[in-house]
This record gives sequence, structure tokens and C-alpha cells, in this order.
Amino acid sequence: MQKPSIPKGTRDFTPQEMVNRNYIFSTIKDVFRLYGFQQIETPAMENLSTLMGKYGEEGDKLLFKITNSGDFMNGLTDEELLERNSAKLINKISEKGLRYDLTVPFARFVVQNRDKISFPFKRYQIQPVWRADRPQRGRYREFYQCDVDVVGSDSLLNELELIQIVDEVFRRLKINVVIKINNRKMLSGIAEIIGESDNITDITVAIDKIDKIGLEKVTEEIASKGISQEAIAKLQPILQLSGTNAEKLTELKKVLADSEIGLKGVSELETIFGLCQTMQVETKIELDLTLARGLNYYTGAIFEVKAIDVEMGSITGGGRYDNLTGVFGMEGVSGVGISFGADRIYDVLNQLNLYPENTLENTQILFVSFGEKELMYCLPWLSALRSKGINAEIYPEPAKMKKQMSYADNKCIPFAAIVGETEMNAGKVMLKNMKTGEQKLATMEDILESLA
RNA sequence: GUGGUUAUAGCUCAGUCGGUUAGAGCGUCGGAUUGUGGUUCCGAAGGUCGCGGGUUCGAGCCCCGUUUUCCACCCCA
Repeated sequence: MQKPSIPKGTRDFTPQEMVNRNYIFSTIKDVFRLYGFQQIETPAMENLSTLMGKYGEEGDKLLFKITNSGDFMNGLTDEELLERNSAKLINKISEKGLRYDLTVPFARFVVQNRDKISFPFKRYQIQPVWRADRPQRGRYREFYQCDVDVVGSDSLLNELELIQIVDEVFRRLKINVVIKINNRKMLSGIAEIIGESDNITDITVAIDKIDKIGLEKVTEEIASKGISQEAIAKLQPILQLSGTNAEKLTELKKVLADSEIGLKGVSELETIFGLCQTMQVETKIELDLTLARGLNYYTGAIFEVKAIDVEMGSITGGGRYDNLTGVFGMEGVSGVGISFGADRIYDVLNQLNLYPENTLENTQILFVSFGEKELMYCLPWLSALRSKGINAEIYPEPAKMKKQMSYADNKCIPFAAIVGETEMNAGKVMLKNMKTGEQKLATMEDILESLA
């Protein structure tokens, strides 16, 4: 006999865990709909050509690839096999992969369904994604993302709405968070000012780590990427910016005075901060220049949300991407979106134990009986209760009473309806309150009253 | 992908210096109690010690490989 197991980085969810997860999903969904977003779904697998090259070199490695059906090695030459070049071979034996996020499949969806969509298109999507990452705390190989995106609108009002959604979702979930915000245009401007526009990716990836490894190590890392000492020297004051958001922006405006794109980034952020103030967004918003985010398709605002009371990677993230649909042949469609990491939110909620009392999803009443005749007697009662919308079940065989009562106990069922000869003769059931232990002969009306 | 770490009953974990028949708690099942659950008491079932190889008279324990767990990188939700 083999021991059953599931793949690395995947999880089963028990009924109790599903109740908790559904609480998260429905909270998020409710807020999405409140802002006029509509749901779509896309397939678990996409053509590999849709996914490859969208997440950088690292991302390509983390894609789960699906081998072709049938005898997929058949068309290969001996030379190709002997070469042992995995990257080259994979293209010959695999043409599908599991989706890595929801944003790229969404861009594909927009291009493919443009005739059915009117812009601006506001969609949400809650589905699992898969990454061949090495699992760790808060990091899984299969996890759910809850994405909201608007495409076909350049307005910064969209950024505001996304921030309001974050604000509302975490208020409802009772998680204290801070929203970190940055702008890719400002990062481009900085690279431009120090004369290293070509190396912007390396620079942003490195400065992203400043909190973790410190200024010195970051400087080292940037230098190792072949960036000049002169440029690094110019970078120093920018990395050490401090003060309020407004103070930081004022300082940045001076530094970026000669960079058109940099100033554009600053003014975008000013607008967003202004809008948030007007709309009285409660969540703390922090300009964080070190926030870079690896995904290289972002072009404007970049967001990240961190829980304050728990040690955990970011639980929500996103940004603006000006031309994601361009690679699929549809130019000039700008989008902005964020992704709630349901599994990390789930972990945070578990650690803080912030779940509401849930009783509604549970069975309300269990029928306990002693024989075939009693079972038959109960069936109409069950139907009647269910037609009133009451969750009811029956222990499906005449087991020992102790066993039936324990079953009710374990499932936290608040009422038991006990049925034997006496009850059948009276045309009633013995209704027992499992909490107080009280019981009485009851009619259907009595039951409905007790459960109300 | 790199480095470390872990694996013993369904679950959580003991297991001495390498020494005879591998233990506990919880859970499950049965009984005390044939119409009353949570508490209590008694009993039972349940193990190829992750897997494969090696060292040894002898391996749960030592060595090698492999898989898995968790952690730090990398990257990210």
C-alpha cells in the first residue's frame, strides 16, 4: 500500500478551513462588486507562448509546463536528445503551461474578446495560480489570487479606486495594513539622471532590498552589475530620502528637475495622494522608493500592501501597465490593477484569529432515530425544514444513540430531533437543545420557532 | 536553482552508548450505559521507523543517495 500525499507546496482544505476561506473570498468579492467590477474566469492552462517572456527570465523558470499528449518524444532527433538542453527541448515537448498570475491571461482575454468588451473594462477574477517556486512560509506552489483590473482608461481615478478597495477590504477583514506606493516613471527618471537608463531593472531590483540587506550591500550589488561609481554616488541621497510623503516628493522634484519622465511620475503621485486625501482614505499610505516589484511590465504607479501586526510578505500588490496588450497585438490599451493574495491573507487571519463566529453555514438540526420505521417517519420532516431554508440532516442509519449524539456534537449542530415509538405515536419529535440540554416534545411549528 | 534542516501510529511527539518484542497523549472503534452527547473509567485496533543502498554479529539511531518538511537566499501573493 502506498502512503497518500500531495505535491510540494499544495494543500488540502477541511470544511472548517473552507468556511474561513470563503469568508475572505466573499468579503473581497463584495467590495469588488461595490465598485462595479465584473467577474471572469480563464483556463488553468494557457499556451506556453502566451506566458513565456512576460515575467522575466526568473518567471520563465517558475512556470509549470505541461508535456504534450501522446508520444511527445517521437519527433525528437537523437542530436536534440543528446544535447540535454532543457530550455530548447521544452519547446518541442510542451506547448501548454499552468497560469503564473491572472494579469497576463487577462490581457490575452481582453485582446481576444475585444468585440464583446466595452472600455473602460472593469473585471475581477478569483482563481488559483501556480508557480514552481520553493515553498516557504506564506509561499505556496498553488495559491489563489483575487485580481481587480481596469483596462482602457489612463485616468488616475482608477488608482484612487483601487486604493479605496484595498482600504475597504482590509477594514472589513479587520487587518491593519499599510499601503506602500511608488512610481515606475520616477525610477526611470532616477536611472536617467544618473545616466544608467539601460540598467533600470538591475537598479530597481537591487534597491528593492534596501530594507532587508541595508544600504551598503545594495550599493555593492549595484556596483557588481557594472554600474559606474559616479552613478552610484548620485544615487545615494535618493535612497536615503526621509520625511513625510510631501517632503519626499518635494525633494524628488529637485533631484529629477532635468528628467521629463521623472517629473511626470512625481506629479502622478501628487495627484493620487491628493485624491486619497480628498476622499479621506483611512489606511496609511507611504511613498516607498525602494518598492520596485520584479514584474517588468509595470510602467506607472506600483502598489504593495503589508500587514502591520504580522510578519509576512506583501499580501496585496499591483500597479499600472501601459501596454500589456501590445504583445498580443492590441496597442494603446493602458491598464491598472491589483491582486489580493488570498492565501497570505488567510495565514494572517489565522495568526490573528480574526474570524467571525460562523453558524449560518452549519447544520441547524440533526434527526436522531432508532430504526427503519423512524427513519421513514423523519424524511418528510426533513423536507419540510429544508424547504423553509433550514440546514437539516439525518443520521442515515439506526446507530447507537451515543454515536448519533457524538456526531451532532462534533459538527456543533445546535439541535437534535430524537424520534422513537413514543414520538411517532404522538406525531411529534423530541427536540433537544444541545447546548442547554433542555428537551421537549415538539411539533413542526415548535421547531421553526426554536430555530428562528 | 543554491545552502542548511526535518522525516517514528490517523495527528502531535518520546525513543538512553548501536543491543532482545518501538512507546505516550490525542483521535478512532468497542465496553461500563439496549432512549440521550460533552466529563470519567476499562479495553482494542492501528508501524516495512519516508524510500533505496551501505557499514555492523546486530541499525529507528552511523554513512551515501533520493524524496519530503521547514528555514535562509533568489524571487514573489
